[in-house]
Amino acid sequence: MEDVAEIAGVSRGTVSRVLNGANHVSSASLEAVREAMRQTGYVVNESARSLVTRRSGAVAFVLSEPPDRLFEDPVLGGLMRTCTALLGAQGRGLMLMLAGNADERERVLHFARGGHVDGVLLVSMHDGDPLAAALHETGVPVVICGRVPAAGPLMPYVAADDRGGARLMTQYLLDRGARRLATVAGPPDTPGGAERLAGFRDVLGEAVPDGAIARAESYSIEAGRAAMDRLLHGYPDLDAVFVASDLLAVGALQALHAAGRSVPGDVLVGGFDDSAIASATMPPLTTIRQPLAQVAAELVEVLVQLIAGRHPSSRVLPTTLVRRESA
Amino acid sequence: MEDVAEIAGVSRGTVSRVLNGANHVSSASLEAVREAMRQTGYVVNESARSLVTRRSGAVAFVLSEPPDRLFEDPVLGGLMRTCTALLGAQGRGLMLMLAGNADERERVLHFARGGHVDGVLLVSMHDGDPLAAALHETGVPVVICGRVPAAGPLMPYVAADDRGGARLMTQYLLDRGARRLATVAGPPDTPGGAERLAGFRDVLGEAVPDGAIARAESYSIEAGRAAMDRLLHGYPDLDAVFVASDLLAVGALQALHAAGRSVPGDVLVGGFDDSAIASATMPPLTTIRQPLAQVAAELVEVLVQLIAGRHPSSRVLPTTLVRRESA
DNA sequence: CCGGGCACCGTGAGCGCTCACAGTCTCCTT
DNA sequence: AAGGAGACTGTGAGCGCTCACGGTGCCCGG
Repeated sequence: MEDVAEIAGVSRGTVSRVLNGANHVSSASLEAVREAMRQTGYVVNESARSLVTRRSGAVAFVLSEPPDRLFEDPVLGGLMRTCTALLGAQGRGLMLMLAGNADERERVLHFARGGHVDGVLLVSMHDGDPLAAALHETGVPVVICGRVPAAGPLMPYVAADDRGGARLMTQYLLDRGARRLATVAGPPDTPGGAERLAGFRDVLGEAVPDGAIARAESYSIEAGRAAMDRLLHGYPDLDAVFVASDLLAVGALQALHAAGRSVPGDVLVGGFDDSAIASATMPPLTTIRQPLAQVAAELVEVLVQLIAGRHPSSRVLPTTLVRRESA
Repeated sequence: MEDVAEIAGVSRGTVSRVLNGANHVSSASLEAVREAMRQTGYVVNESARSLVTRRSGAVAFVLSEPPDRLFEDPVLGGLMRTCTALLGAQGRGLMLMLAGNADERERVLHFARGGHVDGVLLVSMHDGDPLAAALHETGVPVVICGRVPAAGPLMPYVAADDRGGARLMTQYLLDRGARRLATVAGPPDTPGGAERLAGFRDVLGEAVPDGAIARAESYSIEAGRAAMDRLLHGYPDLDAVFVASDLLAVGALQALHAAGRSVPGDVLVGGFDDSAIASATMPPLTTIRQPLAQVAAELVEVLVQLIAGRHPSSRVLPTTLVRRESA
């Protein structure tokens, strides 16, 4: 930097000024500095800068999930991708961190406290995530993607409208002529488990027989198959099923096929997520699309606002129905 | 840090020593420092440390891919996840960066030159990636995942044995009684396009009719369907098809189904990747598994060696056949 | 013609750490 | 008993930047 200053015939201070806002710099020396930087191939040392500004320019993307399920789900990948692109456009970096076990969680906390990151995007699918509260205590800006913990400090979150999407799908199945609806719900401590089931009930009210609700153990194909089998047992004359995720729906489709029920002839099947897998099934899955790109955009916007010291509000984004062939 | 030193009754130097290796520190003052750190809740300032050590502790994970295909493929997600975990265990962070367009590539280069990262994991699926050479010029350690560019400077790479896997599958189809084999190959500038086709030819030699090879335009379900349709036209009596990726195979399965051919009754279908989708298809896909966890492990090992100033060699890891129902 | 305001610029201090060096103290060897 | 080898410790310098401050010089109004 001193070299650049010398070549440009100015001082460190002026170089610093053009590096940042570049206000109060004459166009002559601005050009000179630019040229000198070009000549020398100068690049700022971010560490030195961070040391004094106490900002790192990086954001942590924390995946608070058990490792197995983690990337099965293309939804996460897409979210991460869009966040990276958006953050990158602002000159910010995205640091990927896992928080699947105590060690990893400790590392995340350490990172946040150490000021390595200016903020945290916490992708948490489970209620009452202990990391959320702990992170909040560090004082680092945090925005949660998914569901905000019911108890604990309130922090801004961004989520797709799970409940509304479930209502949409349930109503659609009704409109398509289904009369005996069932559902495969996700684990109860996840938004997919609680909210989507709630949406289903919103539409159907008390008219849901006991056997018409099956809980999947996890979000896997196998769990979907098992849950569907239980449904076929407990509610044999069902004519439509709303499945709380596409992955589960794949399993449900398999179980239905094995039981000799045709889709959508005998049974209508609706999924949720619109993941890549949805168009690959046979028949292709009618499902609910989460506005992933918009979730990502809101996520970074809220976080950036938080970092800037503002107090943005939480956001819930509308979901839409994608009609394919399974319903 | 000065505070910690004071409370512990030692000097900055000693605190620094316990922070790093902690050699040549008496157990008395070691304990005192530890206790003082606990009391004050001290955490090191990495920026200050990086400023003097010229190491950042972070590694860039660069995705040199057009954005659309990016996360369709769960393979990438798994790779990233494992790398993150492995790197994290060493106290290193993983910075995700995209390099899908010129702007993004420039950002990556800037990052590397600026010393923000100690090394780069470049996930490049295309030959002759300009980023590889440019990155190499910055002097930052780089290891490539996938295929090393044919021309250009040689840099270490880690890859799964595509060609061997293709041979494995082709031989397997032969062993299962197939006599008229065809293949859906990927785009020629990708390892999936070149190497896997080469493996297919290794086994079959010159005995492959013209109509038995179809090139998919990209790695999408649609492209797979289109390629399969061409095959059915150009080589109607085929009894087995080796498809260069699972995603393509999903499309092929659909085309076969539409043409009234049963799988595996009329036609055996073999995929490649063993991605999550492979067990979701109907019938479940017999495919080639890439040793993802091991690729990730080797990737970080090679990079860490490179960072330490060693000169590790490139690695090609064996693939295995996963037998399901499609063949 | 002079003084105040403004745009621009240079300078010093200091961010929090590490590293090399020099010092002290202990203990062992001869 | 003296000397040397270690083990341990304190100190100063300096990493490359930003920020606040105090200068210049210029223009304009009184």
